[in-house]
Amino acid sequence: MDEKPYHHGDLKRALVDAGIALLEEAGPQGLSLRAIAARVGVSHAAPRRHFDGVLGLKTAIAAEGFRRHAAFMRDGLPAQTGRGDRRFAAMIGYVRFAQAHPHLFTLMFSTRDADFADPELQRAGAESYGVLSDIAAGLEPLYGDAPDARRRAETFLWSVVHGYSQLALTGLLHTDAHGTPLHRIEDVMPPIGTAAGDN
Amino acid sequence: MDEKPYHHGDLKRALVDAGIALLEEAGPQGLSLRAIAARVGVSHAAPRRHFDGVLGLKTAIAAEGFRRHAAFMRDGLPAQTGRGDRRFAAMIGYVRFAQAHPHLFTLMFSTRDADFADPELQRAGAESYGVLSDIAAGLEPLYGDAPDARRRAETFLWSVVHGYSQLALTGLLHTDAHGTPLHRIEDVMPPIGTAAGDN
DNA sequence: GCGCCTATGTTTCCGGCGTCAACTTTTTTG
DNA sequence: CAAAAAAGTTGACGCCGGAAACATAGGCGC
Repeated sequence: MDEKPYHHGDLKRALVDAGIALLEEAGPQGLSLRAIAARVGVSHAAPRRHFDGVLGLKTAIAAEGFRRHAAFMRDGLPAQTGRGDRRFAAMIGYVRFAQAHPHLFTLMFSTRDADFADPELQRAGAESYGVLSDIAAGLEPLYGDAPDARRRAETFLWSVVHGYSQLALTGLLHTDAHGTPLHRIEDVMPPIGTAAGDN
Repeated sequence: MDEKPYHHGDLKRALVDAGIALLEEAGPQGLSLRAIAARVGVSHAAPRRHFDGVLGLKTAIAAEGFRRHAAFMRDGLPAQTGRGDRRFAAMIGYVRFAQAHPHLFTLMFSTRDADFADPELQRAGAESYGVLSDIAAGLEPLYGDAPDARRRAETFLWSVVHGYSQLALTGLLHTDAHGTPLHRIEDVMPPIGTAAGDN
């Protein structure tokens, strides 16, 4: 009992969890405030005591998504050794999360569903960004003496991996008969940073 | 009068145009079937004669978006000369379009709003993809003798430019006080394909 | 030029949605 | 143990997308 709500026990967390479950089952169309409340067994007006409208609830869902996203990438890392390997591992983790939880991933980056000014969401997002930032360090030399080389490397890496993920989710990449992209992210990354002596 | 509908004149096109205008004015939340119909001065049930529900109408809007997107990139091209220059010009065009029409751009890649199985949308999307494909040709040698080198280059380039655009729109990149990204797309692209003898 | 036919648009109704105000129940607190 | 505050319920509102029934207006056969 971290927090101690009076009636339900922990309605706030229950609503977020139910929201994520409902999102994966029914997709974004099925994710209504009323449906989430019903799944928890509570009236449709109850969430208002804990969240600022449906936007607040979805924002909390997005934040939880970023936490899981960061954990997902981190868990895929340690088995790998070389620096280039680590980089690929985290990138692959980013893409895999998107493919495993397409609706959640989409929600996490939707300004329509989430309020990116929310402090909790920003904290969770930063947690996720931190993992990418770490592995972007190896790309820094690519930018030579340019100012903000590290940040440029981060932005580049994030752009590739995020763009690939979204295009894959939308089904816009070349795919096989099952809808699986023909080329994985590691097949598509040109040999940079890894070619000229990396690890 | 290309087509000659009976009452309105060309309700189909009028609805799409009104939808885009409304989208830019009121954002995705304001883009309802009823609001679009009202703007054209028609009842909310009229669009159903021309589109398969609100999804069909939004799909048509997305298709028109892709056509404008392709034209936007093409128009930015001819002034440039070198091959690396051409590449940057198209990439910058991609990003600029997203920044100039954020809601339309978002809609164009939203599986929630658009039906990507729609033939018209696929045709329009292919038009847009063609521009990127052209300029990706220069990156092909990066992939050596790998199979599908051309497609890998296309996927890579599209991923970067699309990821950057979306992250910029969402406001997740490092920005100045006005919300403008600190690093432009051409600042974050690492020196590949252009460094070792390009044009 | 008249009568049908079909394309186009309207009206009306339905259920679901998010929000709000008023009310009830439960827990805390002094 | 009583007052207050927190948590949840009920019922209403307006907007939404969809469907069915109806109205209108051009096209076409004759």
